Amino acid sequence: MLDIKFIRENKEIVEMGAKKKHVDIDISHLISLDDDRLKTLKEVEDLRAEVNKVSNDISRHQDPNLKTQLIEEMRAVKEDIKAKEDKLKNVTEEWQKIMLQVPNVPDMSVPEGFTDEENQEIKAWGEKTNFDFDAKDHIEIMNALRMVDFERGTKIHGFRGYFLMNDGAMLCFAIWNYAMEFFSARGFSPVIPPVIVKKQNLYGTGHLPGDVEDYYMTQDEDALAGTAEIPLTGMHGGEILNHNVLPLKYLGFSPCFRREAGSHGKDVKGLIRVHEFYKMEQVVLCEANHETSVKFHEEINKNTEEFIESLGIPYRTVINCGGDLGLGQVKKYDIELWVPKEGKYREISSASYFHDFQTRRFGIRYKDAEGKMHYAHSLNSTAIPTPRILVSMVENFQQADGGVRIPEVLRKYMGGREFIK
RNA sequence: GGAGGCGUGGCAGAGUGGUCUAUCGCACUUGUCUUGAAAACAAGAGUACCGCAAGGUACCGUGAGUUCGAAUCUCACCGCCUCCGCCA
Repeated sequence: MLDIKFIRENKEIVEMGAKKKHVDIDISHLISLDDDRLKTLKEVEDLRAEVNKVSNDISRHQDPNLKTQLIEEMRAVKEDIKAKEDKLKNVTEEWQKIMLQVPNVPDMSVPEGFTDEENQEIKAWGEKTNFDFDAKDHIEIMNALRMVDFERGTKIHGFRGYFLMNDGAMLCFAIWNYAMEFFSARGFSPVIPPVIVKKQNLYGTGHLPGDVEDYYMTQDEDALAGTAEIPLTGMHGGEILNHNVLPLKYLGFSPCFRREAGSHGKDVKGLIRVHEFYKMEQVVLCEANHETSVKFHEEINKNTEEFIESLGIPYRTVINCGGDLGLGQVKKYDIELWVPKEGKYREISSASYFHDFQTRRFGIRYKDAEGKMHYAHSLNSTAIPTPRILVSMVENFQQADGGVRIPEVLRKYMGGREFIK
């Protein structure tokens, strides 16, 4: 959510931002609605002031005739207030609906573009893996090593179902343990959040009202979160923090549920696109300052880059174009890992910052050293998703004999082994 | 799931329809006094929105309602606590 004052004072900037994100929204209409809202608000408040004043007088007067007369007068004013309040309510509802749809303004450095095709590579690390044998894809490799069972997964869950088994399951535990150590060492507090969340939280992060189709809902109208970003950002909702607790850095670990509505034809096989997975997520709340946001944005993205480097998987980092940004995002980097059999990079991480877009919706504020109140800034970035990371891990590290070399840093969690065979 | 109780400002805790726009206390800020501190005394201090300002409006868990007037009455919901039941 943007500040309506900001929108009024920077109409062109907001309009250009929406255009860059390819979001169709009528800011002029919003502002004229706001004019109407303010005018009606003033009318209602003036009438209430009159009623309050006279009502106070009524209790003071002794003369019963005068009292009756004043009560009659106020009864008439009350009708007037009711009509104006109804109008105010309607205008405000319409106003709020549109306010929730106004996208945050992307940063100057965000490239133009409509889809992820137009994201721009800003960094590439590692040599794309070459094989002197017939390389297999992750499905073949993992099936042969009994690390995964898609057929039975489908029997239990349906489309996109999977069982991770044996070394497949163990590798996940290894990655989680290693990631926990890696990110804790960088000042992130581990958190296992609730994943069944009130819908309010999805409005807070900006996932709603847009992406209704992507969420599983319970019969109580709660949502299953698709990322720990949702409960972790909402965690301090409605709170006033002391500035000296900032920055708050959390490493969330949670299951993630995604309906993948509208992507039925995409990635129909394997572990790239599944309905449920696990993810470690970096979430940061920091002081309300653009430079600070940028600093942490670079930092959390670099954390994930260095994590991938420590595993030794070739990757590239892209800066996402305007059309590939979420409603609240100011700027986003994706990290994509090399998938040899597909001959392309696949996304495994997204790092974004939001300024106060999310914290304004959640009501996350802090008092600075002077006692002044501010909305905090929020950021988040994937730390590591499982099992998606396994796709590029087993494909890049596969051996001629069908085995898979275990990255050095994970071996101590895998019984000291060098290979999965 | 059943029964009962409770939600008031940073904390604690009064207030069951109007008696000045939430009492008193603790903590907080400033001042007086003091070499300094403590104590005492005095004053001040919440959040959001509207307004150039003066000022106004809203906020006693949330939302509706009754009333000229609601923290107070009515209804619904949410949360917490206690006991019982069930349960990893």
